[in-house]
Amino acid sequence: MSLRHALLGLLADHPASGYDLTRRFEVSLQKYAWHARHSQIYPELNRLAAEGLISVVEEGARGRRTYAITEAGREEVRRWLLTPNKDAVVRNETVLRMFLLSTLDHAEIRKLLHEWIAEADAELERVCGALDRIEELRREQKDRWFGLFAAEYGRRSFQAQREWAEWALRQLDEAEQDGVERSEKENR
Amino acid sequence: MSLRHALLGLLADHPASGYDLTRRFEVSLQKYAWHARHSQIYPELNRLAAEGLISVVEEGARGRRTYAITEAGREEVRRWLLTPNKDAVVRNETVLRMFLLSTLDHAEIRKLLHEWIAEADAELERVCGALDRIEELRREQKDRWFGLFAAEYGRRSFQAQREWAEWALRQLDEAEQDGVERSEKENR
DNA sequence: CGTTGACATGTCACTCTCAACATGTCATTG
DNA sequence: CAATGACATGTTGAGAGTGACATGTCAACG
Repeated sequence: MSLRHALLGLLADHPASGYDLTRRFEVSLQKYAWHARHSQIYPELNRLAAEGLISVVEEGARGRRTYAITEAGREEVRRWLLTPNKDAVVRNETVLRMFLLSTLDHAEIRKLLHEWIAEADAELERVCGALDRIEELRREQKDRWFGLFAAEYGRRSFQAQREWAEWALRQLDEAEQDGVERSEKENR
Repeated sequence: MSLRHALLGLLADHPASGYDLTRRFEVSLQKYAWHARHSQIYPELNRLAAEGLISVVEEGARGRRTYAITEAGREEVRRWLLTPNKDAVVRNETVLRMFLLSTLDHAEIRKLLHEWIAEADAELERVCGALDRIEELRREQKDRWFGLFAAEYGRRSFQAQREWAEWALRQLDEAEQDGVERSEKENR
């Protein structure tokens, strides 16, 4: 049950509504940590509130409810973080595609690799923007690490993805160069 | 429904039984691409066989059934790979922990970072072993890419994870050094 | 020849997750 | 003042995924 810990963790940084949390999933967690939709988030918030791990601290317009983490909630996050899961769940559709890439032919592989490079570039831009904003915040508050670790991890991941795709393209180039040389030899 | 494509993809490399596939999930896909248990794999294989995407090519001892991918199955994998999913599912419990890391105190953060470095080292060793074995195979068969792309991706991911954790430790060092200097100034 | 452990497949009840449907509020703008 | 679109929360049926239980085979070893 990681969803509840993702929610508790976000609320540990600062209070937010279900709507805010859905946004934060979309812009930050979604792409490389944890994917969740509002239809899952709202019921889970209600459960967390019922269990006393979070509480409503403000009711605003349009039925908006702002939640804050409680002391019990903080303890739960702490407990979860300090209890490492030997076989943590990993599901990443993009990486799965990378895994199965070689079942395609060279032209198709190249096409996908170029798409991934473009995607990595787009994500890198996004993450670097986030890093700048976090850097800004940290001028005021030196010990505010929230977001920084995660964003830097994202940056390095997408950087690695990009470099991997470029490496794979070079591998294909070399293999094709090899092929050409061999057939030239045969034609002599 | 990525599980079926993971299975089809593995069978596209070479035929295997449910037991073999469970093993291959455990040793290769599990850690960075896709997580699945045998209780999910066996029923899915039966469904795939019923749909004609795979077929039993051998029945061995202990009820062992070896499956091979069919032409229809190959087409399905191809179709899936070439239809990129705009918002691909990503769930990674370890990365989620990294995201929420800053809710802990410095000593605890350091502890987790050291654990992740050790874990990354262990995975790196495993992946490098796999890469050596793949390299061996490729001496014979130059155009056999299966596994190579994936293993290299894994290697780069765990390398990035390790470097990130070291970076994070340095950040903490610097922050603490800063703190010490500031309190020394105050004491003058 | 009995025990152990890897090999091998399966089921089931339960929880998690998703896509689609549903409902309404408030601010802006033409 | 009507339309539009972002804000905001919810439900539900279906499918995905899990842990535990279940069952049996075969090879090796003492």
